[in-house]
Amino acid sequence: MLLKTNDDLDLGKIADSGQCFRWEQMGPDEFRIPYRERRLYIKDLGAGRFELDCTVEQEADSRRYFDLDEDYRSIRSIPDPEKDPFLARAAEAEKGIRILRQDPWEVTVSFIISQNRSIPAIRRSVELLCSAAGRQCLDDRGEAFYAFPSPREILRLTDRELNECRLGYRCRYVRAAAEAAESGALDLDLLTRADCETARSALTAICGVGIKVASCVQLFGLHQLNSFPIDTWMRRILANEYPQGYPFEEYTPYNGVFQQYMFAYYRNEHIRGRL
DNA sequence: AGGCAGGCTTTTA
DNA sequence: TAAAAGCCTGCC
Repeated sequence: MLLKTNDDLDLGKIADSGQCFRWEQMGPDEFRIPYRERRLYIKDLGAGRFELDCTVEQEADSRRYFDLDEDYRSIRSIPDPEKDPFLARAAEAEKGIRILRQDPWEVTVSFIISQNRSIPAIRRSVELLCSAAGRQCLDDRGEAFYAFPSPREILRLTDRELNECRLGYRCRYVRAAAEAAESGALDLDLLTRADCETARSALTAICGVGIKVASCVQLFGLHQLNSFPIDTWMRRILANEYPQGYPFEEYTPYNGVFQQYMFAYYRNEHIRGRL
């Protein structure tokens, strides 16, 4: 099955963007991506053509997952290089990043786990959690993998088993989120249709979810493209590049997309600078 | 009320 | 030893 698009889509950049933690790189331009009970193999053939390992009905799901109905090329052309050279530069350098439409529950737990940790450590914990509690599935190539566990599946783990996922003090946060989701106190399906204040207050009501994690869940899990997570990196960026203040109003309703460009750009500059 | 210090698990550099 | 896509509690 061939997936075509004229819009920005760079698998490598998305894999490095820090919004997803279970993508695996299989080759120079090929990734495999677990999504609920399935696993997608996708290869960049160049010229906006991507080879997908899936059936016709799964293609529609894939287009949705990669958010192909949104025009990122238009979004990234919004910053004026004269008025906001830093953002224009970041958007140009990091074009190809998109905001995926991932499973909101997986995003919620993943970002609770992410606090105060490096990306490799996050990936490790998420994978341990999946293998401890998730259902074992077979992909279309007959290879086994673990689906991301449901709230109920996480609650079946003992404290000891959850601890073995290397979650540290976040263990009780993950359990609190699973309890909230299982009891109905946290209804992520409902939140996908909620406004940002409603979503924020529902998410931060969970023990272990502060403003930063809630913002990430809103952006990456609820697809609220205006959500703007501020972490230690973004704090530095805003202080260094926008000492007079950042013009959020200018970029509504796409502040989250630009946050991603800036975050990736700054982090890459930082990494390059240390080589 | 809202800001701040200190603690928290584990991994990585 | 410090920092890592932070958050909670307690104190003021």
